[in-house]
Amino acid sequence: MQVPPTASELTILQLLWERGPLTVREVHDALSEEKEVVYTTILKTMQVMLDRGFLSRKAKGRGHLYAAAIAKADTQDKLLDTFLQRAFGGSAKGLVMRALGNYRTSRKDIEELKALIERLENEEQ
Amino acid sequence: MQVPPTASELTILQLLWERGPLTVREVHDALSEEKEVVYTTILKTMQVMLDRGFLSRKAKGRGHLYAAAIAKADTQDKLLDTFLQRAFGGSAKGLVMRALGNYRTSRKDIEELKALIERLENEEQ
DNA sequence: CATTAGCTACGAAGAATATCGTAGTTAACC
DNA sequence: GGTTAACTACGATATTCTTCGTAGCTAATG
Repeated sequence: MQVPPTASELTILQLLWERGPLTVREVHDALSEEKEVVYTTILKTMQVMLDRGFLSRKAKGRGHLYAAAIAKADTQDKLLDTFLQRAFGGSAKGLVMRALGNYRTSRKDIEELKALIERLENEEQ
Repeated sequence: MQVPPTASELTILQLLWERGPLTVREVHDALSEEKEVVYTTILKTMQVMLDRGFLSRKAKGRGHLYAAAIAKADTQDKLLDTFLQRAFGGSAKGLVMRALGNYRTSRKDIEELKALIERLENEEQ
């Protein structure tokens, strides 16, 4: 993943990470609900992604079944790193504070957060 | 800020947000320390940014003094929103957990975080 | 007052993305 | 077995961003 996936590649990856291997047709249909896209646009993008090593595929019927070939966590880490630098000048705290401040956080999520912070406090010397 | 600043525009904005109004020359010199860039590249970018409303300027000597015309917080919010959608499928919690897990967090930052979480807990009904 | 240094304006080449259209292949269907 | 439907491969256009080069103006210099 020398160069990370682009925006449109990510929308496809998100789908594959969530639903598992899919055909081009299935990806197209799913993404078309949000925004109209021509079938071959998706096809082409997925072919490029295959070439870049972001996807893998195996024959299925007349076509192929595509799967994500890069891990969600790794990809997100890489993207986060770039974004953090670009938009927050590298301040992870800045980003976290803003994210928490701007989005509704459920009680359950808050509990998880507290647990994580607890762990961080203990790890630290 | 209908369309948010691009990556290279952001490096300029970061600088202006941090150091206040600067001339093209000053921006060029500062950014050149990181990576060699031709003067007119910076100039052109800043002219485009002026046109897009990201910067303002006033005469200064023979040239101009440029200032950020969009607020840092607003810009970051907008970028965060897009990024969150794009890379984390909209899960603020996912992003926060990962950011905290991946970057060194100082004791002081942890305290601030705990305070914020405290506040969130109380606000919530 | 001619030369030079510092700026600006602006067009344009380059590179990366995104999006389509066409052509060709194969399997299913009358 | 000819026609249609579902795919793939691939070239090509469009769009954005990025980065430079050239030309022209003005003030400072010697």
